[in-house]
Amino acid sequence: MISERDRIVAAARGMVEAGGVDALSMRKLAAELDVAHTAIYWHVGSRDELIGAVIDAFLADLGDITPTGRTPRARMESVAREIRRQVVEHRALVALAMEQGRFPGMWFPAQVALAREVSAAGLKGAEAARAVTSLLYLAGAFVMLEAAFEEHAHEAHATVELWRGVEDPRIDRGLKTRMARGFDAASVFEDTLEAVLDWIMAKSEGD
Amino acid sequence: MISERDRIVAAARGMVEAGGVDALSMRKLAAELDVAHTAIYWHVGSRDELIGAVIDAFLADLGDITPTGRTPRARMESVAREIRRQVVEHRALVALAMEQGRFPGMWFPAQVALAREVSAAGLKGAEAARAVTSLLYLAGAFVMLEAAFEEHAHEAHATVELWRGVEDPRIDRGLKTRMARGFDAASVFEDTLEAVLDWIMAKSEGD
DNA sequence: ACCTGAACACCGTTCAAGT
DNA sequence: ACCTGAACACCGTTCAAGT
Repeated sequence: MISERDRIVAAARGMVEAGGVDALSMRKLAAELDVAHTAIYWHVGSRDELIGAVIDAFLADLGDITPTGRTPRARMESVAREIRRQVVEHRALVALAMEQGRFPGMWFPAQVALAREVSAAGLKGAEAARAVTSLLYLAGAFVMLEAAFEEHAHEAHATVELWRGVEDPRIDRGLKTRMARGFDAASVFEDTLEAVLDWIMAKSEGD
Repeated sequence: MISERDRIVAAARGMVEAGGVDALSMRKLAAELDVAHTAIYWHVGSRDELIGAVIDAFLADLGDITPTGRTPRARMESVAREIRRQVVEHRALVALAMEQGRFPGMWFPAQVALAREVSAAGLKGAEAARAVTSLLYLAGAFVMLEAAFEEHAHEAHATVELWRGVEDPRIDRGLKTRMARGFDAASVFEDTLEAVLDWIMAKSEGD
């Protein structure tokens, strides 16, 4: 049975997904649901509570992370990619959850999934914990940065423009022309992920 | 000569630094400056324009990045650390600049500084560009994630709580107890930075 | 139990009127 | 050239009054 509260939360979530939290107005929400704007308060208490409920619904929907691949390295990689994929798909909601400090619900399942694969790779104790947190931060952090980039893709070309004007003998010319061509976030993620996985595997072999 | 406009921008910047953009209200700002709230519009046009001016002032204040250390690796490391330091010191303003898509002003000087050191390390062309962007993303992304964490430090303990309840034979026990103790962002940054630098140096030696 | 309408305290912005 | 005050269209929230 879907309650009126559920309908309100679903509509609010739609507004957040479409335009970020700032687009969530109690009055517009009420208009969309064809009720007086004050009616909403009977169901959700306040705008902050409503935002909390939207995040709850989102976190509940977040699927489990199931690693794929045969080697521990491939499986760690798949978990990191899966985290990234989930987060990319729900940028607005993830940004909101982060803003609101909802880290446990957001990241704990991913942490556990990573912990299993890192254990399988043979890492233990503090070293294993550092591997887990590095991978977690990597996936989470890159996505937040990317979200900011994508929302302002039109301004990326300004950086490219600036690079065109650089004349510095200490900078490799090939590097300069590359920077002046721009780059895509996904491949930067892949590179950094490879680097961190190399580092982790080196540790696991060192034991 | 400091104009009335400068005074307004400075006061607005103070409000943003203290409480984020949401804390910047034209009416409160006017009250602080002891003028009618409508007077501000003569000098800055609109709230959005004012926010733009606040970011401009911040970016102009951002110091140059001067690498330290003798080996290329140490110098790249120092640049990454310096980016992080600058950003950590001005979390609210950096977050605002990112939100507004002001990437060029925010990151271009850092990119150039990194490009010099990566060139000095012997990397060239596309490979060098990937090294620069990895380091840049790393510093920028981690800081944004950290900013979110720090603002909600009280809730970090909830994750720690969750770890305590985990009973999974596939997860190393030492890893589990480590995760249940929490971790600090700075050392995660250091770890990941080492990993990326290892990866870069391996490439530079491969040539 | 659920909804409405009036009311209050906030916003950003415009504009005629003052000096 | 610079400031004020009234006015408008938006907010979130409370609460008495209705069914």
